[in-house]
Amino acid sequence: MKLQNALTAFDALSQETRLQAFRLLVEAGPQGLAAGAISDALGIPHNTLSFHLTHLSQAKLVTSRKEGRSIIYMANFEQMRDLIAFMVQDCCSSDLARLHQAENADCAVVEFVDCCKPQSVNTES
Amino acid sequence: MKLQNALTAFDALSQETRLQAFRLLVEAGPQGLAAGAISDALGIPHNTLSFHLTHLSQAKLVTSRKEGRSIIYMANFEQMRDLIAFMVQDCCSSDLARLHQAENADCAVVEFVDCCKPQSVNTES
DNA sequence: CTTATATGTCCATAATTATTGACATATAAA
DNA sequence: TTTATATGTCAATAATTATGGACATATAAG
Repeated sequence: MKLQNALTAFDALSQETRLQAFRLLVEAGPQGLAAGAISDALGIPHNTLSFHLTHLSQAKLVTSRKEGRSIIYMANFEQMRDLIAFMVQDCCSSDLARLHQAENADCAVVEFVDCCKPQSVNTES
Repeated sequence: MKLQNALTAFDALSQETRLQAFRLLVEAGPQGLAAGAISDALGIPHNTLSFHLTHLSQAKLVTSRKEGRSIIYMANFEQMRDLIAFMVQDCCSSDLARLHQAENADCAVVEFVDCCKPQSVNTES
């Protein structure tokens, strides 16, 4: 993930309505939630929410599909995973966090090592 | 990490100057960087940068110490770790990502279980 | 003691982002 | 085909955030 994409993603997640909407979609899973269900749940007018969903969508954190008169939004877990990977690779010390592929190629693993000692200059092992 | 703290952290990281400053501090490690060194590196006026460093500081993503006439800023890896943990626990499907403590208590581990598409763990800047 | 350096604070302004009423479109139901 | 429902778009305004000049403070150097 490039810096600009990460900025866009952080921006999308930095607004309360958007973060709450995203969390609802995470909870809902691949099945997703209709725009109206989200605005009902959050008590946000449909047009305000539409603005925020567009924002999340442009950040590629959600996708959508049409179903009858509804538009169903779904969390995009792949983008979230890429954002986490960006944070580990570009925003963490390699002494303190590492991202690697597990032996099993279907599993990427982040390890945080000694992360609760930010002041110690030497990582003794 | 509570939702409000996560919002504050995402907000802090959603601005280009701040994200770049934070990445410089990550690179610098526990030794940190003086405010002036950061504003030189980024070509940002000292007062503008001061505003952004205060922002990062309020989000607890950086700490600072005084050294002579300089103020040295350091990345707070613990907060970054907590933010990543929040993203995994509250913004990811448990099918796709899990956070757990390793046997060694100094090591927290995130596993991304990638059922569909294996992720490439390359470093693209 | 005086001057230069490093950095922060204040404030006005610029820039960006969020909100919502009014209207548009598309689909389903009556 | 008429009406209700779900959702999006537009535009004006409100709210928030970023910028940088002017000034303040604190430390070091001469």
